[in-house]
Amino acid sequence: MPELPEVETVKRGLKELLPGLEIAKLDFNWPKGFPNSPTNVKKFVVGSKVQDVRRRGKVLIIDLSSGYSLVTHLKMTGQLVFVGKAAKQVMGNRKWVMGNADDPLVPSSQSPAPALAERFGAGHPTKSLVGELPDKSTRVIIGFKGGATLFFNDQRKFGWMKLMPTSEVEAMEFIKKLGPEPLGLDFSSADFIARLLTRKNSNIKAVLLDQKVVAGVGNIYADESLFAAGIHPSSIVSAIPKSKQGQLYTNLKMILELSIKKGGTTDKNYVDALGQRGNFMEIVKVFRREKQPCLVCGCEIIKIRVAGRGTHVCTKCQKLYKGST
DNA sequence: CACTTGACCTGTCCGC
DNA sequence: TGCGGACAGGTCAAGT
Repeated sequence: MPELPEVETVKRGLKELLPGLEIAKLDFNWPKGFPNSPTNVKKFVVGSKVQDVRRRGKVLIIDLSSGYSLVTHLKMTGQLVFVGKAAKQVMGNRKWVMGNADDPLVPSSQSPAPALAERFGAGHPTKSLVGELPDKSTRVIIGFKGGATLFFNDQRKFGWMKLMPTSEVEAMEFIKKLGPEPLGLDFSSADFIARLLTRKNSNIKAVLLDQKVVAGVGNIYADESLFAAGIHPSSIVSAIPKSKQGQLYTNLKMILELSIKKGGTTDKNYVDALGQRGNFMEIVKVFRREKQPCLVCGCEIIKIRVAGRGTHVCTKCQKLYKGST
């Protein structure tokens, strides 16, 4: 489920690979793939060069020399995978962060983290998730001069890719209403708390998932940051002490940054720009760990439903704030 | 108006 | 073995 760290990881990969490449070919057999686009999509894509790759919230933006941009949301199962000679070179330079030596929430004596199969059972994918492309989930194919190719795959067809003038991207309805970037340098604890309080009667998990409050947080990082801050996801915002809200701000940022270092979280589908898995799943504390012991207190992690989402919680480590303070 | 829930979509898993 | 149904979750529309 691509959230901020996953989209950021894809962005960093594509930013190493795409700028300067000229688009020679564009194929898509998926009308939904280009809603609200100029009729003649290819006219503004084929023949132009990639100038930049950016991210805003969970949205990835590829700027072209034609003055147009490809704006993509991966939603649940979307992938942007680059195949070409440059991929091997970039992969060779890459040093993945493994183990949990830099994870402040797990004692270093526990390093390295247990293998995925050990923690999540034999059914968990351990091999590369991308085979020969295109496959049946491929929606858009962008061919570059020189032979490299970018594939937009989306098994569940929730994602989208739009073409629009670069100058109009920021004004786009979807982007305009996004809250601030949680890792932005000017995003303060006071900002965060003020924005939480715009939904003071909601449960904290629903508010973290609200893209208007903070951009980029999804189910994984909502659960993980609430665990780290010791707040039960069903807690009502107005009942959570200020100091705890401040702790959530700190933990949320820390976890997002750590996950980016790990290349994001691969639970089922997510892969980076080179088709590789992310490693954050190895160090999650609660997400998908229902019925397993809490790594801090040993109690069983339970799975409940909060804000209509599967929610993982340690009821001993995470306090439920319901009354008014 | 504030907030919650259901629909969208398909692959996977579970129970019968 | 096969099949039906529940489930996964980001976002928006519809509902309370």
